[in-house]
Amino acid sequence: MMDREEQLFEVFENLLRIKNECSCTIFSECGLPDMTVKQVAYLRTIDEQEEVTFSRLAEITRNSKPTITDMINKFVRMECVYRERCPDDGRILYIRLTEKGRKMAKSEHYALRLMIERMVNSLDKYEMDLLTEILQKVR
Amino acid sequence: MMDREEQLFEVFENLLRIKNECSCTIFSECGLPDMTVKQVAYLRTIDEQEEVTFSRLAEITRNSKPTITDMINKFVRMECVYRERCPDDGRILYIRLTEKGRKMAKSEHYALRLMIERMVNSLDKYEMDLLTEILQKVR
DNA sequence: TTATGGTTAGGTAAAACCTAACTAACGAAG
DNA sequence: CTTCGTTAGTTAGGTTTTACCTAACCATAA
Repeated sequence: MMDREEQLFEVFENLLRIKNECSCTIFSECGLPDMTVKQVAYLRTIDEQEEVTFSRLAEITRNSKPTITDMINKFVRMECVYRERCPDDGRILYIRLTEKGRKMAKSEHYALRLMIERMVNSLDKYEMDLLTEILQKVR
Repeated sequence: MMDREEQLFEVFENLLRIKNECSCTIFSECGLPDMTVKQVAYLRTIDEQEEVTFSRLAEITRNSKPTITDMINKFVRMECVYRERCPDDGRILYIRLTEKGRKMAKSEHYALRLMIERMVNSLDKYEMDLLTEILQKVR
């Protein structure tokens, strides 16, 4: 008879598998199956900032400005970002995410959402509430 | 009032955060914080095979033999693997994981275990069983 | 004129892969 | 036992991409 902890492990292993599958699906749908972890992190940073400029991103990520230029050029080629000039100061360019870029930036978020949806489709209201209540105790 | 699905999302987001923290801890403990996703996948493949040779690994991963040689040389430098000559056929070398290599190979597994342990420490038996029962329904 | 924002030029190191050629070991045949 | 063909793994030399750098430059602003 499998013990308690082992059973817990298995059900969570399954959940993680589901979530990872959802992640891969999102990457594939965007046509970017091989995007690196670092690249996704950069997109996420861009997404999280209100109006991010090259200098600001360089500052946040502790990289040089040419590094940011180079990386944004790559993202432009991937159709994940575009440049938008500031109307008030012609020197300034804002880095904007495209729809695809936003999707990639939030891929982990969306994957988790898809997983939750899978869950919602398998459980009734009572079970979901119980789940939430129990898991809220985990720190 | 936050709706049901949103609450579910939040508790799982927290769990994922915990699991990722555990993952990072394992990488750091091994002194390999920057190991790439591909490298970990290679170690995992080596771990999953019974007795893996260079040719076999090349076959499984659909790479050339010199690619495998090069990669194993890197892992040797990281102290994750070592070579062991076959006693019956002097041409054959088995690729063996060190303790560190095994730890890196199973890092996802261990991270999940650490997360489950965190859970076990926060919940009683009844709650754990309930959790297992509910989550077993998710496909 | 000086300062700021971003780009270009030229560079490094590492990862991830390749083909061609080679060495060592093995097994089969004579 | 020797020879030959085959197999296992290595070395040499190469490519492309990622991820970063400094120095110099151009455009814009104050």
